[in-house]
Amino acid sequence: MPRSDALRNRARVLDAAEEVLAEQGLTARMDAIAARAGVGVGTVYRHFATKEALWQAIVVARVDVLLAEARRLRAEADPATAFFTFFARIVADAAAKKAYTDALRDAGIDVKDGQAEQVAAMRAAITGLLRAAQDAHAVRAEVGLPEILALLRGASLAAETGDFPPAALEIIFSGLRTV
Amino acid sequence: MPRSDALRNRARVLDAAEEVLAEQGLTARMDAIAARAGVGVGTVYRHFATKEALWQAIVVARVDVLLAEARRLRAEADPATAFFTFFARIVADAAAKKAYTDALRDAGIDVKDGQAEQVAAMRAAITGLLRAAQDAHAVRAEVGLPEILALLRGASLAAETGDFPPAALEIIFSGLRTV
DNA sequence: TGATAAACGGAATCCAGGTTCCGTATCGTC
DNA sequence: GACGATACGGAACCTGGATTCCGTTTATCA
Repeated sequence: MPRSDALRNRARVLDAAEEVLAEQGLTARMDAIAARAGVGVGTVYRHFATKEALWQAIVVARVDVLLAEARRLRAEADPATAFFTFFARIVADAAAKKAYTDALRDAGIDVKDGQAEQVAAMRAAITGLLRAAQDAHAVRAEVGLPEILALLRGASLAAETGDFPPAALEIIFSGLRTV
Repeated sequence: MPRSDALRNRARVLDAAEEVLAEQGLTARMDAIAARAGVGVGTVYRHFATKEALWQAIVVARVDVLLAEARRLRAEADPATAFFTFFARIVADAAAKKAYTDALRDAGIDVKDGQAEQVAAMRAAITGLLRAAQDAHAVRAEVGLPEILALLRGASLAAETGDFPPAALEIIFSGLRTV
């Protein structure tokens, strides 16, 4: 088993990285992360082989949270609410945590190993929510997963790079709803 | 007046840069641009003081084209067609020419000097198209410029980073149209 | 408490890519 | 067709930032 301080520091680094990446996106510097964690850069690297690896670890964790949220909504809310809430949730997440949307960017292509199943899970979750919402006649039948992913990506990127007013989201929702 | 070869090279650089930036976005290397132009890096720098300057020159040119297009549509097409065509045109442009969307990103904030009036012109053009479309009852009255800019930004970014199916665009349009 | 392995800090190293410099080539003029 | 002024090419330089290295510190266990 790892030494106790190693465990503690790993956690600190992860937390700090989450904060810093949320604020600054992928351009955040490793020193900044180390500083925020109250640790030397060397320590960061002992726990995460590379910046990329660190960043991936965070995305993986975040997507897991989203997946759980998707399952919860699916179970507890009516299909329409579930679908639209999840959509809004992802966009809100992107607005708050910058280093995030790249995950969605990969949702179709160019996935790193280890992420593959997570991406598949995400696609499945969204498909499930969409289907249910369509069965409940809350979303147009002819809308497909590719469109949803594209809209999700667009809204998230927009939210990440600036303001994305609720009214704009509402316009998209309105376009998705049954006529 | 500048020497003839200088003039010729300036044009070549501009063309090459447009191509390379379109393909690779802002990460494109200066050597790549110089190579494509069949010129040394030094020459690129004699004409454009910095990478940023070069990139701005291109964006400015491109936005001018779009502005002309906006005016033309305004004059020649009915308001609804004009508005939606222009929207689609911007998104299509973003899909084809990567190094582009940053211009829209600035549409509200943090504008470099010299760009200010161009940004203002763009905002004015979009506002004009929007108003007209609303007067013609082709777009919901409660939609405002901020929403349009946000949606435009989102769709463009999405198109720039991957696929943005026409159906997705149609969903947005559908949400914008009068109920 | 002492020994030893595991972790740590952070200065030094490496590298990619933008920018500068200067010897050479070209243009325009007399 | 010769001269000065302009441009050119591209190697060398510089900088920011990721990554590595190693002497020092800390945890763990007899």
